[in-house]
Amino acid sequence: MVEYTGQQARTHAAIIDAAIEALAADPNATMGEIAAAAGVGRATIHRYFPGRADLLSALVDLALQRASAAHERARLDVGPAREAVQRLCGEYAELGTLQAILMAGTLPDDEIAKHPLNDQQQADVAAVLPRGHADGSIDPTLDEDWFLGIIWAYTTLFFEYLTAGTTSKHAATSEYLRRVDKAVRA
Amino acid sequence: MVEYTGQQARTHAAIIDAAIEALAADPNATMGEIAAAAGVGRATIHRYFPGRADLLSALVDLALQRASAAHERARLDVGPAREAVQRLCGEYAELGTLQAILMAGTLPDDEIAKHPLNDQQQADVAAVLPRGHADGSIDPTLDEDWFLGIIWAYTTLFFEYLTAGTTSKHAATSEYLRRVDKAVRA
DNA sequence: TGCTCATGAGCCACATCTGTCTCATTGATG
DNA sequence: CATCAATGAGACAGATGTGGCTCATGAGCA
Repeated sequence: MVEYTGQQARTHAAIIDAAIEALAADPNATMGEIAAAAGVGRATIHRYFPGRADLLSALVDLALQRASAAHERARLDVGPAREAVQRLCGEYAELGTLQAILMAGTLPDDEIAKHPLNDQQQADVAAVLPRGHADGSIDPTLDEDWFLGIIWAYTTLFFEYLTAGTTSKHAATSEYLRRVDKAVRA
Repeated sequence: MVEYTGQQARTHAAIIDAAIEALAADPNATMGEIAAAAGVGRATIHRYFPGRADLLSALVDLALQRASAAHERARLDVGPAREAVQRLCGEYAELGTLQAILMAGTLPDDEIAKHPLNDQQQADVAAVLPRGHADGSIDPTLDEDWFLGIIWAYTTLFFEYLTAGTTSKHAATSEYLRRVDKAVRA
């Protein structure tokens, strides 16, 4: 990972931010559109990201870092599983548009799987399930696929409603947490 | 709507079927790929559907027809709302790949909204919610957005797991119905 | 058998997006 | 003030997808 300073760091950040915005509005946004959104020339984008794939890859890396930090803050391996799920979703709710884009899975790119987590991160979340079965706090009829699928589906819904913007973030978050809890609790 | 007979009807159907398959595998499948999947020349597709938009539009129309039929069979306005939801999802489970594509919302097309229902159909489903609140069978804290969102999110999950193909359709369907019921019941 | 129509294959023009390059400008730094 | 790195604008070639067109072929029907 190359680090930038001063002017270049600002340009780099502007491109990343604009890419997130532009791709949220249109998953097929072109390099030109992203450049315009960033207020830079198209050539400049290619200076920082040789190809479109490099830009997308950088976004994925960033999202993985943020997800990783969220998982750490959620301390998934502590306490009753049901509460761990609530902490996890609470952290997800604090993540931004980037995670929403990747969770929606609409980006046309081979390397981007449907879920914006790497294998290790997914395993960390999945590990909560058996603990929840053992401590009796999670629905015993829930298997791993549905468990993960439900968490991501509700999170995607949350981001959609947040974007629609008819309710406050706080209200949407608490409703989101309530829905997830109802779906996964024993 | 133009009707075809004999050879042309068969070609038309082959194109529709192939488009569904191809777009399920890759939402950005080109006309050429769809033609190859249908076993016809690319020029032939343009004879039936002047442009790509016309083909997509035809798929949307077909999906709306099927959804309409499913809604009729589900008799949404009969009996307790909770049971109506179960009948509705049971019918959704019988729909095919086409509905799964549209529900996933990955098709890059302006005219295709996120939900594969027209306004009337969406209103029909939404109308179940207040009845469920009145008869006490549906979660009273559930608002319309979450109600619709949950039904579609679980249906999308169902189609995903069906496509993944690790379980029988019957098992996946009953699990799907159970999950939806848990999410929406009072 | 002979005819007709739908088709497949090929070609073309056009549009869009990508990636590379050059060059003049600008603004920060010394 | 002088220098230099970063930038914006633009031109360019290549790739890809679309839509229109022609024409020979072949399957189905009279």
